[in-house]
Amino acid sequence: MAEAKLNKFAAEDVSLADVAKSLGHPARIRILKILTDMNLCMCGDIVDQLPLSQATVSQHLKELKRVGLIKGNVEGPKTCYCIDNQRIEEIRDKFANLFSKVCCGSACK
Amino acid sequence: MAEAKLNKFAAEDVSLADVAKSLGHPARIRILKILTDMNLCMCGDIVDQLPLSQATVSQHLKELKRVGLIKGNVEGPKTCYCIDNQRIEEIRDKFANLFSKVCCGSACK
DNA sequence: ATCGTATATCGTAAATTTACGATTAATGAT
DNA sequence: ATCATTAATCGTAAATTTACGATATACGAT
Repeated sequence: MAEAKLNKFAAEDVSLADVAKSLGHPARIRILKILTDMNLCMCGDIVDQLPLSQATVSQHLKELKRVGLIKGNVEGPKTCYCIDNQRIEEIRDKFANLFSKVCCGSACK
Repeated sequence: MAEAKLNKFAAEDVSLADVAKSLGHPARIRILKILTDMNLCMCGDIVDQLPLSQATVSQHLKELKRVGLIKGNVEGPKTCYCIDNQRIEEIRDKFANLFSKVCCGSACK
């Protein structure tokens, strides 16, 4: 952004927006789905399933790791990635809560 | 992005990512919360509650409207905004579904 | 008809994101 | 020790996002 005004927002809103932003790319949605289905897998397997270069996928993985949605641990020359279930549940609840108050038909016609 | 490779991803992933991205700014999270609490309110009321210029807030409102999270209808010189409940429920379900398969403790140690 | 208010849009600058080739680092195999 | 493989990081270009002042638009009031 032109100027960082994030300090003028509630920390809660900043952190939820941060997670939402990290979900804001189809490659990262796809990675989450792959990891959910496979339970855990090598970086290379993920690269194979995406229409992006290894460098770009690595960048997306880094972003998902940054917000804590996934974990990765190095196993020799390979890296094994998986969903961080505890964190995902936390985030699931935050989104559910954001949407929860909505219920009874919209106010606008 | 440098090149638009979005066509190489599933439409479903692209559209969920699109919504996530629209939630990826604290001002827009805040706007949703304000509209949820107030049920419906004038554009000006929202501007007053955000540390951003009128032009910038208008831009954020436009983005939320684009993905369908909110509706706005013009009433004379004013515009009245509100949550689009039906759409929000739809989106709530999509996120819930994305996170739902996750449940039983992460695979990585 | 003119004026004031409310909001959208335009133009634009700065920051950030996305993508990729090239390089580096780290390990296992020979 | 050398080589092949895997993945992270660097450097960088292009696209997008964010922000705001200025302007345009649309309406109600006078």
